[in-house]
Amino acid sequence: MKGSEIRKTFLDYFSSKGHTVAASSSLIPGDDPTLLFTNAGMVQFKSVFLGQERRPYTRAATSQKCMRAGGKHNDLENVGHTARHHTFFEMLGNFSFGDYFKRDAITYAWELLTERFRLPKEKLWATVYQDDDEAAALWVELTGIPAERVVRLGAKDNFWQMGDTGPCGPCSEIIIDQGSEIGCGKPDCAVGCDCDRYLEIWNLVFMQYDRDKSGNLNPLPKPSIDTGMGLERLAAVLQGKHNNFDTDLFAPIIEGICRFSHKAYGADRTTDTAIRVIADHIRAITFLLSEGLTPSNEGRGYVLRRIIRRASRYAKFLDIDDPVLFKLCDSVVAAMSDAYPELGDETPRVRQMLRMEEERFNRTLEQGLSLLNSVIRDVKASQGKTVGGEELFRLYDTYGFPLDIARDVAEENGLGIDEAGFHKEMEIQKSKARASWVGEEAGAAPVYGELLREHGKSEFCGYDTMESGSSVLAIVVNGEKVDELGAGRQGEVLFDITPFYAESGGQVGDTGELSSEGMKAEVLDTRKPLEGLFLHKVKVTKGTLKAGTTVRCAVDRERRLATMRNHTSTHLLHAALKELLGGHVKQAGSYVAPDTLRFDFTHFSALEEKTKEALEDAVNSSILRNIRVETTLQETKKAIDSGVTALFGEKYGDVVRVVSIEGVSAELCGGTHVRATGDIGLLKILSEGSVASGIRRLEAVTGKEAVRYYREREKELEEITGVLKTSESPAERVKKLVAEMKELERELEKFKGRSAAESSAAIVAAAREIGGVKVVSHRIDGMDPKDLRVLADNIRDGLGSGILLLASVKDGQAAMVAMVTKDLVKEFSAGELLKKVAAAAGGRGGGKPDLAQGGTKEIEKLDAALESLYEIVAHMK
RNA sequence: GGGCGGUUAGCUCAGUUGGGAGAGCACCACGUUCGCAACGUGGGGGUCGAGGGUUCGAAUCCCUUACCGUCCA
Repeated sequence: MKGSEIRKTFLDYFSSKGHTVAASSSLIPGDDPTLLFTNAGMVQFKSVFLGQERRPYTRAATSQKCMRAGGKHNDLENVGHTARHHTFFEMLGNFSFGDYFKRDAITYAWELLTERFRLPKEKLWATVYQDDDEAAALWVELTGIPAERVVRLGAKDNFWQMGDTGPCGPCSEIIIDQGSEIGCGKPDCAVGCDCDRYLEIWNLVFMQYDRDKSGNLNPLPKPSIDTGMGLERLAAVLQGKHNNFDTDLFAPIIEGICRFSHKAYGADRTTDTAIRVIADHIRAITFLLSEGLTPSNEGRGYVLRRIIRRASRYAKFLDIDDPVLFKLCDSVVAAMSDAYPELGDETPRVRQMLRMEEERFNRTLEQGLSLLNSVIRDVKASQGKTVGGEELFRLYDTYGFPLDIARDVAEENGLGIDEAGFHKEMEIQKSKARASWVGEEAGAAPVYGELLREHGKSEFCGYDTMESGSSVLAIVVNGEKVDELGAGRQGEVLFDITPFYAESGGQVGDTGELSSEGMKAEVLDTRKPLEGLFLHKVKVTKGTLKAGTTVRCAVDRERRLATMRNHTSTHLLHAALKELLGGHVKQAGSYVAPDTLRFDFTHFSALEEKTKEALEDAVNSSILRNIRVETTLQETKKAIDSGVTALFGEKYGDVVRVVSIEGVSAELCGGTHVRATGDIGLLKILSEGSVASGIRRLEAVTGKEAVRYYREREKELEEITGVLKTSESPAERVKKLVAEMKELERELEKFKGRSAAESSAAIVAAAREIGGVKVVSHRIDGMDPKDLRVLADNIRDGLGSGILLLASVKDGQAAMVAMVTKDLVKEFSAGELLKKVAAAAGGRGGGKPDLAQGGTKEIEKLDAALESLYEIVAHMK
């Protein structure tokens, strides 16, 4: 059975059992910063299990894209070397949200495996949690499986939990015995052994408890089911393969790799490993890039970068030195775009980004290679036999040069490497990073959860009004609830209803004022530490703010209106960018404040000047048309199906707010907007630049800020015109002035040279002869150090052979230059002479034997110091 | 979040106890040539990432900061 048929059979089966087939969610869980990537089918249902979110169905089935690389489940290093590990894989799962439980879960799983997939019953085993008598009995009762093939295992294998607290429960795995010829062959090999003989194919989680802070297990009112079965693994079993990479899911990809590398799969163990690594990684890379992730040096982007570099490294092992991965991603798209149509749309961008990253890596390698070669030269020069661990680690740490390549290069030069030393350095670095991480989680977070449970979500009335009368539900200071807040003090305030917009979607939080009889307070910022929990950072200026009282809330109107102009403008910009640059443009972040707006988007290259102008024109023409901005509430699925712009990785509830500008833009957005585009007035783009590779940032101003910007520029121009006293264009005038200045500078240099030559003659003539050496010490004021040097050059040439010292007072400070002609540098050092003279003048100086510079601030001592040179030279003679 | 490395001419980079801002390529002019390449001579081009400090003097040392690279989390 082909992989695509397995996927379809699974989903069709559960659909026939009343399950809603949900689409795979993004690999990038946008709302969960604790999770690097979606690593299981239940991730998109997490908040449903926790009871925070409702869905219109109680049973669901998915084929979910998953990543396991980085974070807790890090299989990266194993991939390619084993038959089962993947970075990217697909997880088939069925879910019950308080609907059916153990009985149906077991029945479905058994029926699907044995009747649809026709796995031999006699080879199937089941494991249950050691205390789960219920499940053990159900297996025997429902499937007829002999009791001795139901194995009880401990918490490590068969008890599942999401975190230290929260929903959890026992789980049960279905295992297939692949026969004694597969696996470790040890006499004690049994279910639970790590080898491949007893292969786990499906894990059923029975979510039935809620673990509280003290570790007690409290029964959930509505127990749920969460199951997961790896598609690649099941395909291997059903296709009679003992390695996931030998299934039809990977065949076209491996074929592509063989074509580019001119290597045959199955011919050699080491090249096979390389081929599998690339096959696995290119799937992960293609999916991650297509979801809008860009390689970077931290977080998720860093994991992506490492996967790309690892794949690139293995491609080089197959003797492919030029970028090749970007070509291979086509085979992934061809193999997978039926199940994941979004892949096809993104192909051009994916190819381009991947190619850029491969080229970047090649540059890194070149740089590292030249450094390594110089290290190897040193080692050889000192008769060493190995490249030191510290050096290797520096190469790896600072320049990203992989250890295995360093090893190869060292071996080519007949040297070994100190791998233990390398790992020791690595451990030092790791413990340092961990040490600095401690103390991060010590926030005041618990109180927020408590407030939300106690008071529920705040009502936001700020879409329609900027004022309200609200009850003060709670006041928090430093993570503790307090009853009141006196004048001069700051705290966070929770209301039942609020007109203040809390920072979200890039739009900054509102500020404003609170007032009641005898009390006034400033609202400094508004934020939402948890969804629905609006907290107002306030400073009481008069009287006392008390919990339980009613206050009048007033948003700073001007500030909010300016923010609204900017927010609506980002939508116009987004739409115009898509129109002008193409569909690959995706929002990658935004910042909407009253005075400015920033909009980040995915694009490969800088915008041309004329593109920026076209962009401004497009937005401003939408503004001139004064189109109504309408907000409606729609069902999420309907809205997205109708083509409304949604952001990658964002998770939306069932009902979403759609902000539409007729004929221009429609976006999911929770922000506040102007009533019609004409309210914006004017938009001016201030700058465009790069934020990260593949991401560009636009900064712009609107409304009054835009007017202010133009006015300032105008004033500046007027000022320039005034200073230039010209009626012609200031730019032309300035060009002329600059040209004239250059000419004058040139003439001045010439003149200085000539006058230096003239005055040098007089100074040369004043040279005294001391012991057969011509010595000159002279003061000539008003020259800067550079001119002094030119003069000294002249005098030196005039002397032919001798010692000279010049000093010049300018701006209350004396500069000195000493020179000794080449024929005398063995006897006299300009540096030494100048040090003595400068010291005599209360200053300092130094330099080379033939040239030295110095100075002093004590001008009154200068003449005597200059005179002392003759004595110093006489003394040395 | 924590390290380490980098930022100097349009490009690639050198710059050694702090003491003349440089090379190669590219560009312009002239020469050589039937012409081109090559070559020769001359020339233009620099806020040494930014800000502060130390110093008679900072590309160079110290602090802050921005950006790029890289590793760890």
